[in-house]
Amino acid sequence: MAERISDAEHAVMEVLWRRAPLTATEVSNALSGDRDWSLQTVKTLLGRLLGKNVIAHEEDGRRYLYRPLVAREEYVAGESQRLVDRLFGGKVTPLVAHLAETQQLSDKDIAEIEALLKALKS
Amino acid sequence: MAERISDAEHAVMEVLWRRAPLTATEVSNALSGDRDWSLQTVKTLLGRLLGKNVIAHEEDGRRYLYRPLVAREEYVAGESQRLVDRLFGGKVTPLVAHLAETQQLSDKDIAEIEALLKALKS
DNA sequence: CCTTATTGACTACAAACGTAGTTGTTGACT
DNA sequence: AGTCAACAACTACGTTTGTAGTCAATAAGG
Repeated sequence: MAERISDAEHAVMEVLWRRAPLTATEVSNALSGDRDWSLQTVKTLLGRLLGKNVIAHEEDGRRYLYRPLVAREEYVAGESQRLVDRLFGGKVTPLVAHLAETQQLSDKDIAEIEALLKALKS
Repeated sequence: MAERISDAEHAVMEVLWRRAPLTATEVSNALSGDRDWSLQTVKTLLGRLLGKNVIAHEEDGRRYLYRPLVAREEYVAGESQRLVDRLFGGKVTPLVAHLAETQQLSDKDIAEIEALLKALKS
């Protein structure tokens, strides 16, 4: 399991996570603006996502309705974990340290994070 | 600029970031254990990294010594930014929130991060 | 009914990637 | 001098990815 989702495929997933089920044409329309893909391209990507078992389709007359099989949360967690593992030795703290240093965090951001952490403390 | 570094290539970069300059054979040896690649494979990867201008080589008699041209810090920053952009709408706070929720942070971790944040507050 | 637009199925094709093998040269050892 | 080992250069090849095109069936509209 845990089929890898490519970059282009990810853009399609984002659409389906926002709203589903959708037809291929609807997905294509939702994407126009961001990416400039032909309908055929979107269909190819949907087919590949089907093959990877991360979406499913059900028949609706003569077209298909596509819906995600994996939750966005799950994907986000996986990708985040990958980054942490590959670049920060699996430790979250160094990543947060890195982010804190390189991003310009407003005082409000900092306060927000501090509140989050406080809530976690047992 | 900003040539994309593939997964396999990244493993090679990690070796060179740890210690450089190194010969192809030395890189290969440093990798054995993690990845099970033939020397030829490592050489191919070094060649591709050269093509992408992220490493350089200088002659040393009849072999080459390879060294990184981009700093690890730079790469880490780029990859982290990519993640934040793709999955968290470019905002760091939601990423930190996600990490805080999904990872089991010890009280010590939390304290560490809090200290970091405090130091940032203007 | 016949034409057209829509849609799924299948095919295409170049670039990037993972993973090497082969060849030619040369330094070292016998 | 002859053989072998090490190294760079070049070639190879299946897979994944990005980006479509073509074909056949069918629903819809005149």
